Amino acid sequence: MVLNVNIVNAPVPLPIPSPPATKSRIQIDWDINDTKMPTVSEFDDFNDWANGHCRLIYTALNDDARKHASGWAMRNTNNHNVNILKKSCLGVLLCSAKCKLPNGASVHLRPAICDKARRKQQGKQCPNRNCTGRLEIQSCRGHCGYPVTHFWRKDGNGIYFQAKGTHDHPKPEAKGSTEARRLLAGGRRVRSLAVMLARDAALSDKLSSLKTNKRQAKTQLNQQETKRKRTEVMPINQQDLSGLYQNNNLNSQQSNYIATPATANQWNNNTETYYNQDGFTCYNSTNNLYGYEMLHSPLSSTSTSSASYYQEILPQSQQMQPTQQQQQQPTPTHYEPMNSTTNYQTTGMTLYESCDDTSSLTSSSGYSSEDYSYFNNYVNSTADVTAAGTQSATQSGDNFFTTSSEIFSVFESTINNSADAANMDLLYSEATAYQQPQQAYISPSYQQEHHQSGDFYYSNTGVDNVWNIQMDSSTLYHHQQQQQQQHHPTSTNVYC
DNA sequence: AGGTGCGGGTGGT
DNA sequence: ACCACCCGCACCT
Repeated sequence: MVLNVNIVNAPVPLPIPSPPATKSRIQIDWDINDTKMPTVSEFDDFNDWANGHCRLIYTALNDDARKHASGWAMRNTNNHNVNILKKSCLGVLLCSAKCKLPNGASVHLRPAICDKARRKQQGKQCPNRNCTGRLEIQSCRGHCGYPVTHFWRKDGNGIYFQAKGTHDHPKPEAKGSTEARRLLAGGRRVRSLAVMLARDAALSDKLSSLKTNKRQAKTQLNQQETKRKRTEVMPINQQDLSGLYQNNNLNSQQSNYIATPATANQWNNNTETYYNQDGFTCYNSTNNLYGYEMLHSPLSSTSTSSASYYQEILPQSQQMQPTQQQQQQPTPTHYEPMNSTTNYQTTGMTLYESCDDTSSLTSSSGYSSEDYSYFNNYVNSTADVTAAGTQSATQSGDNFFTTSSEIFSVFESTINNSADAANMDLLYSEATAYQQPQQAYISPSYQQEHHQSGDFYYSNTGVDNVWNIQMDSSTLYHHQQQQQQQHHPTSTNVYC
């Protein structure tokens, strides 16, 4: 499918950001490497699926934050800095045959963090019983060709989280799912992957839900406590609550800072910052517009935070397209290491990624061998930078867009009861959530319009900000282009 | 068995 | 100097 939509005069309403899952986080200009970390009076809710350049500040009482948890498969990376824990993304395990279910859903397993275990994963037969493919890793190259990195830093009562890069691959399955399957099935190829994964996903979802409820309760308590103590918050108590970090003296003097829209800044001083009605700050600039918008996974019960994400908009020429990649993409036999200058041209990297810290991107030292060897289906050294070439190499379209409306039909042959069917929904709606990055910015009128046309369903239950979405992927693309073009019809810059 | 964090080390820029 | 990455180790679940 080639998109060639005339969007100049398209009567598309201005995208209106959907309300954040929680009330807007304060926007503070800080960096993980700052000498002084800002002191805040409120903390972010934990976000398992932080994506895009973002910074979050968690309370040191948050267990997930203390564990440096993430939905993404993040491995520890030695940055020789005992104060800052750095992790890099391992990507996702996909089927080499790209076995697709009728609804377009794909296998998206979680890479093992342990190198040895990950090597064992690769090359294994696809767990889909009807598929002869092999599992292979799609490396994360969401940070200008390098894996997305997460940084964690404990300071005072806060745990500071900063992410760099936007994942260019589907979400792996939830961590709990992998663990549950390992325990239940011993990693063997189960007779019914569908039911197995679904049950795991259901278990994970249940755990996640419970965890979320616990978090919410904690958050409410914390917020109540915060409100009560608001006048006495600064300076914060600097006792080390967790002892996670060996050295807390680096920032022995924290800056007292309560951010308000009047005082908040974005990282890039050359950009414009706007606040919507909810105080949700989005990155928006007339000069730096590349990237897709940060996704709040509407169907993920754990994606509730809404802090300081950039809103980065794809120009028309860099739209991803949903269907043609698999059919057209050759299978290169090698992977060519790239540098920061040529990477997006030669490999179709995430063109729209904002790499503000280019100094971190200069390394050309090798990936692990497995990363190379299992990346070949997604790298084409001759890929052009046309819309088709871009999407094919960067977003692996079929992995990014599935049609959730067909979820129940996917495993009909293996679904024996309604509970399994519901579990299917849990599993694949999770993947679909990531794969539809624009949905949070579809205006109400737009929703209504396409609801009537029968190809788009979008609703918010109003309870815990749970979004229910079903849509036709072609429609999604069409409107992504319209919206983005309306926002920035002449944008051509790439900063990476 | 695998996840996690630490830290020495290597090679590239 | 900084970065990405490899590897081994210890500890934990």
